[in-house]
Amino acid sequence: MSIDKDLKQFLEKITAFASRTGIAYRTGDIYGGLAGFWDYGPIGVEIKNRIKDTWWTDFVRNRDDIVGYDGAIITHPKVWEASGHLSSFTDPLIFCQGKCKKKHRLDHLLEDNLKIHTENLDLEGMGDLVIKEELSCPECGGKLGKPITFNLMFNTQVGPVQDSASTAYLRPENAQLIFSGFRNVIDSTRVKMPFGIAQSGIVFRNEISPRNFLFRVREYELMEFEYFTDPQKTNECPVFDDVAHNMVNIHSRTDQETEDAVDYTSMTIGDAWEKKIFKNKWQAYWMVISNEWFIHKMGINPDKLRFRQHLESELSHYALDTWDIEYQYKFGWKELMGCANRTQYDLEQHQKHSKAKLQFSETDKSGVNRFVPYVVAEPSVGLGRILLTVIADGYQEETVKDRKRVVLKIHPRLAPYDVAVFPLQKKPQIISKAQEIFKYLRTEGFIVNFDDGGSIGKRYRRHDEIGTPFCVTVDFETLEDEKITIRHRDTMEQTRLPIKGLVEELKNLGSNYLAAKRI
RNA sequence: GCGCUGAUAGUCUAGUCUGGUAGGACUCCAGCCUUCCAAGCUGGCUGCCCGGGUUCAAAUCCCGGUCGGCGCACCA
Repeated sequence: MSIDKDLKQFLEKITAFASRTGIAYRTGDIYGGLAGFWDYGPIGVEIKNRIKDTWWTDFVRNRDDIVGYDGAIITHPKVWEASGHLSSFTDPLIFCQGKCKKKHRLDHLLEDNLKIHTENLDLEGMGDLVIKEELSCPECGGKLGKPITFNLMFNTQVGPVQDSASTAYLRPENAQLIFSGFRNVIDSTRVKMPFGIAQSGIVFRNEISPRNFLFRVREYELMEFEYFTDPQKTNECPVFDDVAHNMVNIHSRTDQETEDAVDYTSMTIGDAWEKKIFKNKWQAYWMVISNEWFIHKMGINPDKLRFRQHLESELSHYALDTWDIEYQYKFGWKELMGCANRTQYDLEQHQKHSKAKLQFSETDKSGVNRFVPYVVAEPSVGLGRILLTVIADGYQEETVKDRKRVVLKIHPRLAPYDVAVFPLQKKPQIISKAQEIFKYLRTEGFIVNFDDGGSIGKRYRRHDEIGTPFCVTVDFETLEDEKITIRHRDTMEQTRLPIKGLVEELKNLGSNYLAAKRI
């Protein structure tokens, strides 16, 4: 009961906090908002771009084995036919008009009641059968209404003539762009197995009920990559040894099927592999790499992250095995990232539908080796979900001198400003000196904010709230000794140091942040 | 999509039962004062989710919708 209340308060608090500080607002707010769609404000867009930049840098630019891709949002309709999304995204439904008002899968209803196959029936045909056979609601016996199709993909019309031939879909995932563009990538670049193709981009899913602020939305940016191997070598992962000693939190299938099971068990990924908890070594490897990235680059509390394996029953139509990295939100453990083993399913589907050869060839001593590459891992994560997690994890309320201090303890590399510069007093000499330092830090590549509004304490609090890790204050002594005061967001500590050493100091403080946080 | 529940300024909230010109706190802006942690004083901006109905009169009552929260369902 009180948990529900806390939960509600926390979610609404974070939503209000995000709106108040310029992180995110409801879209079309003045018209009452649109469910499942959000706008990012001046502070939010900075944090979001930094998360995205960090991801792209770490998973594309700084890796020798992953290349980038950026596919079209409105995608060739055949792509979704081949991928299976058109059929698995579209369900025929029928609603009970009696007491219970429940909706039922129309195809399942007919199959169960009439013992027939429905593959060759269209919606109308199925609806006619319901009337002809006088079927009623299996739940309450009530009358059934008109059948409808429910499609989770948004569609639109390409060109001025609107008919079924011009229907195209807004992509519900980036992966299919990578698969359908795979031939072009291997023909135009010199990638070698194993390798990945990464994409960050907006996807659209017409979710039934968007919930929980940025968590479940209808339009969001998905950052994901497909990692391909030779299907004969899916477990040859030489880099696994580099991470074998890393600790991870495992929530196994057995745990999920056991009542009162613990949230997770900590072990090294090497042990988890030995215990055969994972089916694929590369998948285990990418899970650890991703987990480390969330901890060290996103600054997320490691104790609130765990690996959860999907149950057989919840696997997607294309997946052999899927693992989620879950975060312990106030509303429960929920998926932050998903990592599916998609096998050769997608490339084979596209090969079948397009008649294009989606094979990779390698030559070695024994000759030419040709194969349809195997996707061992697809780490896929929503940018907005990371932003929400970073904020929820970093949001702190402290009491300082009997007053509430709200501070966003996020990784300095994700903060909307690297540093803020304040003149202690509104005296012209101090202001111009502060301006000078402000401009200097900008030319040095920092994202800097200048603030001379209100009292000094108010300025510190304002920047605490949006996560600015460091504030630099210029006072009357600065004019004489060329020293400033640097103030730390997390501890409120202040140190005085020469302007000359400021750039170096700020760089060190930023990179040492997590080491300091752990002590 | 169904059920329950709610919506008053940027934020928190009083007023709704019992219809009669919407009040406070914080924030924000300007000025004064102060000058290293949301200090003080003065002034100011901004609000009854939207659309109908009832009524002399609607934030308040009724109907429809939108948006939020929770549960169910859904979850490639």
